[in-house]
Amino acid sequence: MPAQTMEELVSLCKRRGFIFQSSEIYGGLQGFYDYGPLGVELKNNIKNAWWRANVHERDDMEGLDASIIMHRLALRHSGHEATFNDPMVDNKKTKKRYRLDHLIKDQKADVLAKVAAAVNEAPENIAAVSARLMEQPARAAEILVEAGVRDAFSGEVGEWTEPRPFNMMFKTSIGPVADEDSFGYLRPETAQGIFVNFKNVVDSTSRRLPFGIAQIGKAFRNEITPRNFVFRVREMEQMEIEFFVAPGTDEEWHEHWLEQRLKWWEDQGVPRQKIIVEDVPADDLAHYSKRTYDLMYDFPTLGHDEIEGIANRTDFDLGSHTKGQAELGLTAQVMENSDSVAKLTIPHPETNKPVVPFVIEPSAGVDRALLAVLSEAYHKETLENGNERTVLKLRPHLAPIKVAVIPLARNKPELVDLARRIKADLQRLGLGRILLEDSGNIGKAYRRHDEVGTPYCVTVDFDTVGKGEDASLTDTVTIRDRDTLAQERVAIADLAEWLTARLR
RNA sequence: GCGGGAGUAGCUCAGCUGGUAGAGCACUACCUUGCCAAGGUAGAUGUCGCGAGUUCGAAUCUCGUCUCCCGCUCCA
Repeated sequence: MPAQTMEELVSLCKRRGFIFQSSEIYGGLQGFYDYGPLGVELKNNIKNAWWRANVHERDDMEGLDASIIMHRLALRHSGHEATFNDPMVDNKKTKKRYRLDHLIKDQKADVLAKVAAAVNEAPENIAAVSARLMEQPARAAEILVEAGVRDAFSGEVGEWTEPRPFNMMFKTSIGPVADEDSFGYLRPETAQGIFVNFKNVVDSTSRRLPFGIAQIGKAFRNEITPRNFVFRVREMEQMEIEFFVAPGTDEEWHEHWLEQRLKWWEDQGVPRQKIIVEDVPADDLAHYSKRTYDLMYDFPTLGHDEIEGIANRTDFDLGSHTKGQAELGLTAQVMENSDSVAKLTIPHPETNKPVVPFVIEPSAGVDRALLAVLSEAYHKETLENGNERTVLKLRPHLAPIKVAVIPLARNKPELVDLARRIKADLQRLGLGRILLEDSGNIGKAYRRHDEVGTPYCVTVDFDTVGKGEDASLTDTVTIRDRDTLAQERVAIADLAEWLTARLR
């Protein structure tokens, strides 16, 4: 049975070196986590599995690794500067907090009219009313009270605070001298690094539609409430594909990617039955999306929550970043762009006319993937002798340690030396991390490795070095299987083949 | 940001109405012909989350702060 609570996962992660709180010795930093010795192996394995499936094994994909700090104009035209900046107001009486525009929109018509009139805007233009209020925050608080803006929670007129802007993007100054004008943003999604490189990739690879660009990398968001371990964090890692298709073929490609991605999750040990595919309702869609499927994994404690979003971003992004928008017949409503110097078009596969492609975006969180993989792999089992063991039944390609080589007695140099040589030989196969385990006794070593998901333990005993009772076992070792506990005697000469067949 | 709960050894926790910190497990070294957290001997371990205050004296009382958990709010 998979993990029942998030707590037991958090505890295992810390105890065995998967994930630590960031800057812990200084009191910790909310919403940031560090990956430990085993965490980094697991994380790398997940990223490699994704890269292999989506880049190397496809013929229609290119890879990319763009910079994290981006030009402020890139994130203005992407729409993030505006939408990542929601003003919020608090009601001092009820202690509730609302987005200013949501609060105004939910008022009765006469109240809304009063607020709008106070800032000389039309009541139906909520965004403009909100923007006017933000120009004079102190007065805004008075306007809200005077107009009788009610708190839906209490039904009464609230004691409203000044609306304050909440900046969701991390800003940083560029260059050694902090200057008002020389700042950039840490990207809030890796996607924008792909869009601004669209022309570079097309020009350097001669790609034609349909094709995709894949990228794995960090992204940063000033979440208001980082919570739930690595589920909602301010620094995260994404695995994103922007798949470019001819307008009109976008809907079938959207279905294609939904299917591909569910298959991938299954290969990582996250079964379909544990994932709900949510067709995101229109009013919850992001500013760029026409339709989005959210893959909701059934996390312990949290319940169903998003591990991947597969969005149809239409021609919004390339349309936003391109010059000469007017003559391109864009379907998405985009901000006028007089800053970009490039026309982001590609020949239409049938007409050969320049066209701004549509984009299907499968976007998964590495940290969330790791959490989902861990909770599926986590098992507590009662053994035949009544003892309990914790075991991570990770798929072998994801296991942080592939093989532990264990000398049966650690004070016998001939056993330890041979174990060390076997370790070094296996390491050269490139299967991943092989560990020489010479602490504690054999039983403890097995349990330790169960707990971190090591698929195989190789034990060197006295028979191996010809000092046992059975001479026919010389130059053979015991391989112990994590899941079945079964042991098999294998010649050292056959070890590489035996393990490669099962771990690759 | 609000309300509630919590923070003592690597882990789980004890520590009363203030008197200078403890258990189990884990860990380290050595021994063990030993295969599923086995046994023996020896050993190390804490700014009691952090900072102030009260006090002769604070893990214990007060305040502030950080972090974690739960519920709101928010989540492009």
